[in-house]
Amino acid sequence: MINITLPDGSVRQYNQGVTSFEIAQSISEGLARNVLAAKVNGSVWDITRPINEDATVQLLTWNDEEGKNTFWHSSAHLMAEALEELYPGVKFGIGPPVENGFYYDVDLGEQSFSQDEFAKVEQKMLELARTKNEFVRREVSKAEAVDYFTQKGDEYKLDLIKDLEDGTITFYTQGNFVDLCRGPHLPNTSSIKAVKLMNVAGAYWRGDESKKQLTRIYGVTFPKQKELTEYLERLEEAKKRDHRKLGKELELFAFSEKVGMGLPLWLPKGTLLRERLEQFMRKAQVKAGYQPVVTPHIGSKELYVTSGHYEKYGADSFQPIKTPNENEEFLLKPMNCPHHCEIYKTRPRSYKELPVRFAEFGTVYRYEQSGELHGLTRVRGFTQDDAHIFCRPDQVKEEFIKVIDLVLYVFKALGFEDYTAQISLRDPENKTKYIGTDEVWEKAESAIIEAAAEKGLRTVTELGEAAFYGPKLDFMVKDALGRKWQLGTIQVDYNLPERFQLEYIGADNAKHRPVMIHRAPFGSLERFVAVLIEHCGGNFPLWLSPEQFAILPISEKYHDFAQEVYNKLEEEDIRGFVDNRDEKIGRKIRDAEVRKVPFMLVVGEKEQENNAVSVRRHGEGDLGSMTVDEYIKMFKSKIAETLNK
RNA sequence: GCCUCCAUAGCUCAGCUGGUAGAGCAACUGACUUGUAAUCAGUAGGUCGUUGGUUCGAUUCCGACUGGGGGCUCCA
Repeated sequence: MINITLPDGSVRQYNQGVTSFEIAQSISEGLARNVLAAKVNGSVWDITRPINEDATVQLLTWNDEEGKNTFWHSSAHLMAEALEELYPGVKFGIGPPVENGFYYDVDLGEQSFSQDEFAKVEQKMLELARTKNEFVRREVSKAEAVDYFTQKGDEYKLDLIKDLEDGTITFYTQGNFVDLCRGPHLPNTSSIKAVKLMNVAGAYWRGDESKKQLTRIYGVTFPKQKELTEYLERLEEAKKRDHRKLGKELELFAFSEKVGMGLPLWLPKGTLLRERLEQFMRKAQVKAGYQPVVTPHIGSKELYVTSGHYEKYGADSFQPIKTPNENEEFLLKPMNCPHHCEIYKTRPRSYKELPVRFAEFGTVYRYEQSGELHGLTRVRGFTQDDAHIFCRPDQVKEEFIKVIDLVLYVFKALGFEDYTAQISLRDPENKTKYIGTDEVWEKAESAIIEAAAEKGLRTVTELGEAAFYGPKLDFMVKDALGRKWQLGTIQVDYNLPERFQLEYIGADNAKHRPVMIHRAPFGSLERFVAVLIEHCGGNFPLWLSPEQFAILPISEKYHDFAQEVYNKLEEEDIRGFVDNRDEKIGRKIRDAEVRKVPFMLVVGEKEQENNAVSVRRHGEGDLGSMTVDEYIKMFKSKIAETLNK
C-alpha cells in the first residue's frame, strides 16, 4: 500500500500502481468524469500513469490552468493526426498549448494551407476524436527515437531530440499518430467535443529568422460545444473594444496612406483627450519637482554617436537628413535622453541641487518594421511623457519611490487596477555584457526591489531582462483581447552619464558621476490612449472625455437658451456641444448615446422657465431636472472624486 | 522583413460560376417644430487600392506593388 496525500491534507491509502484516475473514481464519479491530468509530487502526469510510491496528488480539471493545458496539448496532437491523414508527408515542429488554445508548427512542403481548409481539418479532428483513441505513453531510448524520426524523415523532431538526454525521452501515440512528447495527455481523445481552428500564420523554426518558416496553425477546443460558442462570443465582445475600431468611430485618430504607415493623425476629439492627459501629467510632475524643458525634433549625428545609439540602432533606423550645402547630418530624434544630457551640461552642477528632473513631452521617431506596426500601440512616430532624473547614487531609491508614486497616481486616476510590475535585473551568469561596476548595479537593483516592496507592488522579477545600461521596472497592463502591453517604465542608466561625461561637484569638492533615471508613466501618449480606450471601452473618465456634455434643445425655439447654457458651461471649462439639428429629441439622444457623451442636457419649455437642464447620464438614463448651477456643482464634484483620490 | 488573410461610396457591407456596380447609415435639399435610443421625401456620391497580364471583354481569374488585419517568446 502507498499513501496518497491530497491537497486538503488528507491521506488515503491505495495499492501500489494506482492511477490518478482511480483515485478520482474513489473520491466521486463526477470528479472521475472531469479529471484531465494530475499533479503528482509537483509534476503534471497522465491520469493513467501508475503511481508506485507515496505521493502528493492534486487532481486537475478544466478549471485548473494545467488541466486546460493538458486538454489543449492533446488537442494539438489530435490536430497533428488529422493533418497527417489529410496531408501525407507533413512534417511537425512543435505543438504546445498556449493561453487560449494551442498551435502546431508544421512543414507542409509544397502543399499550401489556408483558412478554406479549416473546416476539413476540424471535421477530421472530430471524427478522430470520436474513435476514442487512447494516448499511450512510452519511454524510448535516444537511439530508438532518432531511428524512428529518421525513417519518418522529420528533421524538426530530430533537431529537438538532439538536445534531449537519453533516458528522458518519451513518445505518445494515439491512433496512427506517434509524437515525440513529454506529455502529459488526456486518457483518450473522446473528451474533445468542440473544435475550432482560429488562424494560420508563419513562424520561424525555433523563432530564428535565419531558419525555415513553418506554417503555424492555431486552434482551440472545448469539452462542450456550448463552451466554444461562449468563447467565440467573448471574442466578438472584445473586438468591440478594439481601440482601432473605437478610434475611428469616436473620431479620435486616423491613419493615412499618403502620410505614411505607423504615423498617427490626431483628430480634434483625440487631441482634446491627449491634451487633457498632458495637462494632467504636467500638473502632477510640477508638484513632484520636475522642470519642463523643450528640445528640437532633430539632433546632429554626433549627438547620437556620443550616446552610442548611432552605433547600436543607426543602420536600421530612419536615415540621417543632410543639409544641402555643408553636408551636415541630422537624425530624427529617436529618444530625448541625449538632448536632456546636454541640458544638464549647460553649467556645473552641485550635489546640493540634485536631483534635477527634466520633463518633456517629446515626440520621437523610430523605424519599426512594417509587420510590427499595430494601431496606436506600435507606431513610427510617438510622444513620450519623458523625463530624466539626474541624481546621486544614494538618491536612487528615494527617486524610484517618488516615480512609483506618480505612476500609481496616474493609474488610479484612470481606473487601471489590473496591472503587474516587472523588475528586470541583469543576468548574474553573464555580467560582462552590462556596463557599470558590480557595486553600483547591486545598489540600484536592491533600490528597485526595496522601492517596489515598500509600495506593495505585485511584481515579477526577470533575470537577464535588464538593459545593458541599467536595471528597470516596467508596468504591464492587458488590453481587451488579453494581450499584454508595457505602459509606464522606470530605468536606471549608468551609460549615458559616462558617455556624456556628466558630473557634479560633491561635498568633498571632487567631481562625481550622477546616475540617470529615465521614466515615462504613460510610456507613450499613443500607446497609453490605445490601452485606455480598450480599458474603458470608449467610455472615458469624465474629466478626460472629449465631449463632456451635449445640450439637446427640444425644438428650434430653445436654441437661444441652449446657447446660454453652453456659454455658462464653457466659462466653467466644461466642454461639449449643442445639437441644434432639426431632429426629434429621441434622435438626438440616440446619437449622443452612440457617441458615448457622458451627459445629455435636454432643454425645452420647462427648463427655460426655471433656468434648468434635464440631465441624462450615458448608459444610465434620465436623472431628472436641476438648475444649471446645480449641474455645474454636481459635475465638478464628480471630477474631483476621481482626481483627488 | 517573413508567412497568411484582406482591400467595392465618408462608414458598415452585398455583388453566384468574367458582360464596367448596389443597400443601410452619414452628407446635401425640402417638409415636419419635435420631451428621453433612429420623422418623412428627394438629391448627390464609386477609374471597385495601384499596376501589369490572360480574355472579344476583368470589380470578378493570375502576378507584382501599396496599405491594413492576424502571427513570427511561450523549448517535444
